[in-house]
Amino acid sequence: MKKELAKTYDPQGLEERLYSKWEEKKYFHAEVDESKKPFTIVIPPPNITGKLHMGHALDNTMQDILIRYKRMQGYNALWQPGTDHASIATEVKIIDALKAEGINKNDIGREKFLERAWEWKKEYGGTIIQQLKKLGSSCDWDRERFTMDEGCNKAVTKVFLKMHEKGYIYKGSRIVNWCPVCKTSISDAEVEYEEQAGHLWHIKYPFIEDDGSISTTRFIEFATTRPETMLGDTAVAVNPKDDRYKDYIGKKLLLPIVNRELPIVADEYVDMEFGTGVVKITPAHDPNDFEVGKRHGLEEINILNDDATINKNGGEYEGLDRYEARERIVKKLDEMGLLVEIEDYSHNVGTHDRCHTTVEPMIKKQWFVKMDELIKPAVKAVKDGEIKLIPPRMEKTYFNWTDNIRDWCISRQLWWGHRIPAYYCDECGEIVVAEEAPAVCPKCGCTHFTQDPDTLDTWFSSALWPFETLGWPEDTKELKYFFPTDVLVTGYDIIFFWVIRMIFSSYEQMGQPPFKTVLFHGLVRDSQGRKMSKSLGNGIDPLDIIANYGADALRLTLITGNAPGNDMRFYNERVENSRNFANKVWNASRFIMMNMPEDGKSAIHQDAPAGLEPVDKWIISKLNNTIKEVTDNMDHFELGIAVQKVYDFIWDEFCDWYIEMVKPRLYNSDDKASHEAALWTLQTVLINALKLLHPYMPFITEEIFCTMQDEEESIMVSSWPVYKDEWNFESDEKAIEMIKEAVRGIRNVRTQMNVAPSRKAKIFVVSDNKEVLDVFTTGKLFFESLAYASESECQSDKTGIADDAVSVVIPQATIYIPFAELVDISAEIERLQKEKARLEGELKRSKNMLSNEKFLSKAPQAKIDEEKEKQKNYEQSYAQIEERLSSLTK
RNA sequence: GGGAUCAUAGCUCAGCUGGGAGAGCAUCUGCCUUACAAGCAGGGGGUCAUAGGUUCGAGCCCUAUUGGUCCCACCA
Repeated sequence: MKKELAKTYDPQGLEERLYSKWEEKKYFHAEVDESKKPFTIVIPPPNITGKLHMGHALDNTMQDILIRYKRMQGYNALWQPGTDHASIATEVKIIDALKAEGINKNDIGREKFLERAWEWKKEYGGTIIQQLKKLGSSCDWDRERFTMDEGCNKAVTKVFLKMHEKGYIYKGSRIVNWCPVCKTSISDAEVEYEEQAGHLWHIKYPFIEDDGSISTTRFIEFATTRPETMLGDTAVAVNPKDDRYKDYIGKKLLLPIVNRELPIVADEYVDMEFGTGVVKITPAHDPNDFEVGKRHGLEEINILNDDATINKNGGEYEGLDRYEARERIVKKLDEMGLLVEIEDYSHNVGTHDRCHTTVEPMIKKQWFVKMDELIKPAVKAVKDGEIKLIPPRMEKTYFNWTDNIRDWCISRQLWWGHRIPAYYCDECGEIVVAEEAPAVCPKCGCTHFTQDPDTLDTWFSSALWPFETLGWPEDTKELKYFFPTDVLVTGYDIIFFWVIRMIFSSYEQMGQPPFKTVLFHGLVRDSQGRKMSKSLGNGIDPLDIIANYGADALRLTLITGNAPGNDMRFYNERVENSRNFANKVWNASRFIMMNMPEDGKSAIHQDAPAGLEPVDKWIISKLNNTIKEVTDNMDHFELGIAVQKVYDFIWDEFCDWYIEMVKPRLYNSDDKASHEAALWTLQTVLINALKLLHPYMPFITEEIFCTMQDEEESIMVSSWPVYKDEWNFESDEKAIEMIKEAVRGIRNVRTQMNVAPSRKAKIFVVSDNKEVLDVFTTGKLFFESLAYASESECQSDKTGIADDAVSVVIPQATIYIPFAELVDISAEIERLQKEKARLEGELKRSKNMLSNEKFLSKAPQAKIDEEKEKQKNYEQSYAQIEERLSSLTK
């Protein structure tokens, strides 16, 4: 019994069913197999807090395309999946959940908190994985990993210990970015600068005269955007080259309110041009001032608590919020006559990228990774091309970061994450970095230790992702076989957070790159080009799109017309077009299957029948070229271009021309050889086209592939089409293109003359070239039907053709359609004259080129020949038109 | 302040190493032709931001200018 496709294309009905089948059959699973070449992609692990958004959809579609493509090419393709614990994002979620119950995280303590977090992870952490499956992602789910699973924990500890031993990880007091809401330090990369309207407060501090008295007349003036930090001022700085202040260097000022004595120091850091050329120095709350303070041995006075309220060093302001303190201090200074001016001022303020709280630079004891040495191999790898970035311009962004690298603050004052493997002796404070708490203190011999309460930056573990997921630090066969991975697919927005850190970590731990190529994509924006965001409410849920149009349509939309690294806009009209294409593929397949013999089994698996006609060879040849080009584009990661070519081939060439051309042969089974040749070609081309399309639209291609062949065997494990020399039919291609041109010309004039399709006319093809006439004779059957002809006649001259026939000129022939009463001779003349003028223009251009000696001497021969060929065609057409005109105007 | 990137049809975007400008949507005309109206056939619409330059030849390479987007740094 012949299987049939459902009458209408319904993605919901088939996608889930097929995905289950793939999973059951273990098609996604890859085992080490030395007889095959590996191809590995490691997924950018989505956060366990995540919900699938368009960015994920794009990212994972691209990876799935590459993996499916390589799998079909015979590679042992592994797409290694997993999720990220997302320390701060998850911790915030848990805190919120607790808050709803009226619980503070400190109330329940670390242990209970972590229990809650693990429960949460168990319940929701897999959500995004289920969503990725809806998209069709062919990840090896048997190998799913988590950044806080046992193996990853081991990897993290090992790396920490190793790097600590080598001196790459150190603990130090540094200025860090402090988030007063999350109450943790954050890395530089997590700080987002926002332009904010603020003020510049111009303030003056009085001099302390040599006799120790406070001057009432001599002041030094400067400006600040954060007046409250004056509580922590320990100096005022000027530029040593600044003549205005030369004599003041070394003098003393009085810090009002606090009544602290401040030295005036000279430091190159001060810009003489800005403001008054004087800067107040607050070493504990400004990174630059911190450096100045170090150079001049200034005291560092921390004035803030962890929640950004003023601490005991702030005297009467203790306990006030930073902004409230600011107001009060300004007011007080004003009362004291020390406030000179308040200027409106717009400046960049650092905020936490998670909660958008204004970060406060603070001195904290934190763990850092020393970057200067580690970064070197990572720079070299990209410079030498060992790691390729696509598009190449991303290299500039990459080097911009590596050239200005700063030490990486890796400790976070959070509970959810990898706890830092450092232990402090309760007695003497000795720090021991080890896998476990030591039994005895190496310094004082006591036995009580407390582990560092901090956890590591989320990116510390994700930096190890490409090798820890393959089993490192164990020496697994997977690691040997699948590592280094081949391609990393990710957004350019994550290059600093993740890509660079994976690269230097891999060189440090593995001595190898983590991947050979990084394929970047851009952001998916809304129809107006805005970032999709929760607060704007303009996000489009990929799951809604899948529900309405199908995952295939979503995937196609995300890839079409998108170049690497470029942002794209997403809107429903584009998805509709993708869905329409899916429908087209569906119906064309249905049509082909309707015409298949009853016994179901098709001719697909047989060799080409002997009776292939020029049309068949034409489409086979077109397919062959498409295979070649698409493969080439995919090898160069030009996914958007590749899929466009498949789309055009299927819709424009195969559906709109070939299927129409073979219909007469299908409906007539008298000529068995011809009938079978047509069927064979239809099926062969369709199957191959489906294969080319499969990486992009896995579901629909699978459904058709299996139904048509009445087989369970999946298209995803079928072989990728290859270009074959014996499928190259150049002369047939030319012949059919000529017929197409004639058909287009005929349809065109018919439309212009408003001739109804039902009105058939006889057509004469006139040419003095026998081969040309043969082409039209051979293609008679479909030519007549496509050109709405009642019959056609091929002849070498105009014998028997009415003078008032409409004519269509193609380079090697003139086609006459005698419409008798329908033809308006004057309109026909006008039409021909227009065509003549166009040809004159072309001829002129062509002649200019070919008479240009420099062109002839410098251009490649192929180009010159091509141009000569064109000129010949123009000349022929021109002559034919002239002849037509002269006979009409006679 | 440094850097990147973009400017192509009414809209959104492709255009790979330079060799006569493309798609989708929108629009206009005609078609319910037995795979598909989620369709078919045909049409209109672009001095490829501006000004120079290199070249036989520039949307593509170089320089400058204008306008937009983004990244980095952060000057108090």
